[in-house]
Formats: sequence, C-alpha cells, structure tokens
Amino acid sequence: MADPVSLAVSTVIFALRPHPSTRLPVLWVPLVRRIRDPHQGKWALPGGPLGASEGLAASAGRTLRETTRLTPRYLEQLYAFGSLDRAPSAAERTVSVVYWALVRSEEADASLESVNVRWFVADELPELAFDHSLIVEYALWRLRNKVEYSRIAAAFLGEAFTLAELRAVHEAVLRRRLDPANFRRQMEASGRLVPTGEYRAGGRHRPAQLFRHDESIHLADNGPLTGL
Amino acid sequence: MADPVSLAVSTVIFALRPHPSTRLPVLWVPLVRRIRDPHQGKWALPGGPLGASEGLAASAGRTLRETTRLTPRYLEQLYAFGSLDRAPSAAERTVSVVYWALVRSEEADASLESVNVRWFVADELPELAFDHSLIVEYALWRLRNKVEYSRIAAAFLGEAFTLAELRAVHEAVLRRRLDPANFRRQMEASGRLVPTGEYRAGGRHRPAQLFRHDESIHLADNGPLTGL
DNA sequence: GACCTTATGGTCGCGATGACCCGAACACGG
DNA sequence: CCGTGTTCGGGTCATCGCGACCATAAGGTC
Repeated sequence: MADPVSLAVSTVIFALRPHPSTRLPVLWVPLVRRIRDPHQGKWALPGGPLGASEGLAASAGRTLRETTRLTPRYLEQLYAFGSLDRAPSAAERTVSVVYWALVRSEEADASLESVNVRWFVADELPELAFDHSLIVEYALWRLRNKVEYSRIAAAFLGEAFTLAELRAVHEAVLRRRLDPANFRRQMEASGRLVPTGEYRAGGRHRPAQLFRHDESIHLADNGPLTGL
Repeated sequence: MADPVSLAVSTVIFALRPHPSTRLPVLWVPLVRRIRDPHQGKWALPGGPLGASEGLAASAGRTLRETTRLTPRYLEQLYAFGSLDRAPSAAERTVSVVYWALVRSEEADASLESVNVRWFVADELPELAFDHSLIVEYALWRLRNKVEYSRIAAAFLGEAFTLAELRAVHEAVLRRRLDPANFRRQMEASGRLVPTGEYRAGGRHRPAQLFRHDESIHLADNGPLTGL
C-alpha cells in the first residue's frame, strides 16, 4: 500500500536589501508563484517533494539553489507542518518540513527573478498559499530571536567587516536602532569577534577597524544537533 | 508512483520519579523494545507511522497513550530527522517527526510496564536503536533549556503546589540545587504564580503557602506557533 | 519547652545593559 | 590649509537581575 501522506521540503530564504521606499536595509524573501491548483496564482515558499536519496537539509539547499542560484550561508530546520487542514480537503495530504536560510545581500542582488520567482519585503507580504504566511511569520520570529544570542548575523556579511556594518545587520533584522558604543562592547564581550588590525577608510569620518568572526565557533548553538 | 519515503512520528516522554539508588527525583523515559529487524531487541522511542487522517501532534499523543495509558500535560514538536544514514541501508527510508512530552509523576507510577515497555532513567539509557540516543539527548537539552525561561515545570505538578515542590521539579530537571529564597523571588517576579492563600502543613517545619499557575499564560511561548 | 527543619524575607556584590558624553581621526568645502 | 561634519572608539553612570548569604518565622518532634 502506498503511503497516503506525501512529504515536501520548503525553505524560507532571507536576504538583506534596501527597502524600495525608505532605502534602509530590510529582510527580503523570494517566493514562487503557484502555476496550478490548489491556490493557483498565489505566491508560495520555494520547495518540493523530498527526493528519495537526499537528506532533508540537502533538499532545502537544492530548492534554494534552484530558485535563487545562491548558496545558503546558514541553514536551519524550522518546523514540520502537518495539520489536516493546511490544504484544501480536495488536495493531497502533505507534511512539509520547512527550513530557513540566510544568503548574502550582494549575491541576492545578482540573483535572477522571473515572472514566477520574485523577491518580497518580508514584513509586507501578500497573502500566501496554504499556511505559508504563518510559516514566514514563525521564521521571522526565530530569526529575530536568534540574532540576539548567536552570531548568525555574520551570515549576511563577508569575511571582514566593520562594527558599523555588523550593527546595521542587527538593526535591519530587529527593526530598531542600537547604540553604537553599547553594541561594540556587547560584541567584544561575546568573544566571537577577532580584530584584523586593518582599517577601512573612505567615509567622511574616522576609519573603522575591520573584524572577522572566530570560525571555531558555530554560527548558532543548537545543542546536540549543532554538528548536523 | 508510491512515495519512496515513509513518515513516522515518535515521542520522547518525560516523567519525574525517584532514582533507584539515590531516591532523589530524576527524569525517566519510557522505551519500547523492538521486536523485529532492524535493531531487533534494542530499545527505541515509542512511535509509529503517521495515520492518514491524524495530525502530527495527534499521532504523538496517540502513541503516548498507547504505550503509557497517560495523557500528556505538555506536548511540543522537537525536530524532524531525515538523514539518509539513520537506519541500516537495507531498511526503508524513513523520516521521523519527533515530539517530546511531559506527564505527571504520580500517573507515571501507575502506568503499565511490560516485557516490551519499560521506563528508564533518562540520563542512564542503554544504547538505543537508530539515532534515538541522539534524539533523547536533544530532547533533554531542549527540556533543560526551556524549564529556565518558561513555566513548563508546572506540567509535572498538580493544580496547587508549594514553592518547594516547584523548586524540586526544577532541581530534578536541571540536576542542580537552587537557593530557596532566590527561587521564590524569581517565580514571584515572573508573574506566573497566583497565591491561593491556603497553606500546606504536615512537615516538621513551618507550613508553606500553596500556589497555582496563571492559566491565562501558556506553558511556553513559541511565538506565532503558540496556539497550535 | 528545647530544638530541628523548612518557609520567607532582607542585604550585598557583581555583571550585564542602556542612556549618555567626549575626544579622535578622517573627508570635504571653502 | 583650516573649519566643520561625520563616525569611531572609549568612558561614565544608574539600573536591574541574580547568586551568595544572613535572619527571623513557625511549624513538628521529643
């Protein structure tokens, strides 16, 4: 007897880009337009059925690459959604294992859009297909929580960065201004930053020192699952 | 074409009972002996395939009832495990959505054991089937984290309880003595406790006031998913 | 009634945090 | 080439939460 429940993997992909009106950096999410029922025409999270010979995270990474041509800088499982009422009753019963990912802003600019793939401001989404609106809301909640006690913000930046750049990431994610002096002290106290000794000049102000992250520390501590 | 990946739901069930040697309360977990290959004879988490017309949480609650005859006081999704190598290659590819649950200690004593169902001290488990050892380790990590910032400890207690009883739950979960005065202040500051005005006498000491929990506050704040 | 045990309340020092201040060092404009 | 505006980077200070510790309250036991 065939398994009556099908299994899919979807991914909430976050990138930082300027808001179209305010020009301030905000979170963006790529969505895919559904080309068939149910919910034809609505926007949905990228994803698809789990391949027979790929792991869950591998499947998330694959659909991420297929829709954005990007490589995730951070990838974490979000939740498994399997209520009976998450799709119209006529549709097939599907359990979705959802991941969330962070990609680099500069790379996101270069990524392709099309009629059926488009980036949206994460906090200004249209109504999505299925329960995907709730899923994105939950992913945003997780990201905003996690940025405060881990170093995942590094995933949005390159190898070396100034404290102002790192602070801009935190401010964009948390939608709140942070005091530069206090932010510096917090980062230095965390022990996750390594000063490079180099400085970045160019602005009409004093040059800022460049830092990099201590690579021996994981982006996030997920306890016994950290290695996976 | 039949879905090549099968979907199962397992549950890590925690109860508090005295340790066989020390008599101090510790966490216990019920396990089921596997009666067929792979891993025949080894102990494993209770669970089974997801029914076609039940939600994920409902499936977890059902197997919990089937193995322990108990009703969960708290139930939360832990993680979805789907690596390719989690079962011997000869076996069927299975993705497991794992939940963790808390049940009341007194009820746990009354629950049935059998040759194939047995309770174990959570920190002294034998080697389990599949990746279930890792799963229990992760569930313990989640529980120990969550008990510090939520009121899930209440799930182990009855309607009314003294601060000493609540503290004993925290101490058993965290495996660490807590200062009675500081614990009291922390609980009172959290605003989750409601004094009943009644007192429990009987010990060879001053009677302790009984408290109950503010039912309007969820056992744990899981953000947008709290209601589910 | 002496004494033991736990309940409950208070103090104190420390570390983290947030609000705020200020000199340092660059770019730019005149 | 100097004034001005900017951010950098270092400092102060009040507050808060927490753990360590002390003290008194009020039962039980003998």
